[in-house]
Amino acid sequence: MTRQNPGLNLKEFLPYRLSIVTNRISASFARLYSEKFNLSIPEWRVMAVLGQQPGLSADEVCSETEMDKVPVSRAVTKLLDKGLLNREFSGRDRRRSILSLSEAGYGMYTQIVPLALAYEVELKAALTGEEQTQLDVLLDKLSE
Amino acid sequence: MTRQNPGLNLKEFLPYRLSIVTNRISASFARLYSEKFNLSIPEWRVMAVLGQQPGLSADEVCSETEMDKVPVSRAVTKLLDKGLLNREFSGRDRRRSILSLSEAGYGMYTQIVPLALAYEVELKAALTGEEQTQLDVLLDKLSE
DNA sequence: TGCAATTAGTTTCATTTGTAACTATACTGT
DNA sequence: ACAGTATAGTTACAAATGAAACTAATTGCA
Repeated sequence: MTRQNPGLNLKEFLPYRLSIVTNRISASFARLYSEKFNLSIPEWRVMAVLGQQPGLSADEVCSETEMDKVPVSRAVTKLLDKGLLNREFSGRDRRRSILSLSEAGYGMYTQIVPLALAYEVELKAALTGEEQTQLDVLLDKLSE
Repeated sequence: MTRQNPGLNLKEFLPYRLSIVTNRISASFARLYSEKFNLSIPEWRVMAVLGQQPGLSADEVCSETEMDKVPVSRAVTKLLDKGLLNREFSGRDRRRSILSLSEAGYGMYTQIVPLALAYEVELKAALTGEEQTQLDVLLDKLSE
C-alpha cells in the first residue's frame, strides 16, 4: 500500500515546536530552584507571584499564574508548613485568604530572583536585541 | 518592614510567558483530537511521528518526539490494543521494535492531520507573514 | 428574614507521570 | 567462547495532577 503523506511535518508544526522548546526551558529552570531550595514548580510560582504582589488571595494567585486552584491550594499548604508563607483571612469575607511571604520566604525569594534573572539573560543571549523585542510581540499576539 | 522589589516581573519573565502561551495552545489543540478520537497527548504524538516516518523503533520515537521511553511504551501498548498500530520486531536485533500505523491508525491519522493544519493556520492568523518567519527563527535559536 | 445560588478553598479519588528496577537481547574485549 | 557492559523495552512503585464532591461563608432576591 502506498500512502501519500497528508502533509503534517511534526518538526515544523507550531504547537509541537513551542512545546518542545518550552518544556526544555522550564525543566532546566526548574532544576535551578528545585535542587537548591527544594521547591516544586507550583510552589515556586506561588512564591514568585507573592514576592511581587503580597496580599493576594489563593484565588487571585490562580488567575495570576493560570494555575488550577487545586495545585495552588496544595502549594500554599506546603509553603505554610515550611514556614515560607503567612496566611491571614479577610475580615470582610472570612473565606478569603490573604497570603504573603514570611521573612524566611522572602529571604529565599531574594536568593532565587537573581538566579532567575541570570537564567533569562542566558536564554536571551541567543537572540539579538531586536529579536528579543520581536519575541515579546509575538508572544503577546499568540496569547490573543 | 519595607521590601524592595528585587526585580522579577513574572509576567515579563520569558520562561514563564512561554509556558503560559504554550500550555494554552497545547491544551486547546489536545481537546481537538482527544474529544473526537479519544487519544491522549502521548498517543497522538506517537501516531503523528509514525504517520510521517513509518518503521521507527520505540526508541527512535522517543528521540523524535523528545518523550521519555516510559510514556512512549505505554502509548504504544494502548495503540496496539486499539488496533491503531502494527508492531514487528527487527530480525537483526530482536529487542528492537518496528512500528507503523495500521490501516485503522492511518485512517484516523489522515482525519486528524487536516484538523491540526487548520489549527495551525488559525494560530498563525494572529501573525503577519513576516512575523511567522521571525517566530521560526526565534524558536530555532531558543532550541540552541 | 430566609432560602437558593455563588464563591473560596480543601479533600477525595482516579488517572497520569517519572524514577528506578527489571527482563531480554546484543555487543566488546580478552 | 564468555564475562562484563550496554541497549530496547516493560513493569512496579511512588509522587503529581485534575475533575468532582465537599465544607464553609457570602450574596441575591422573593
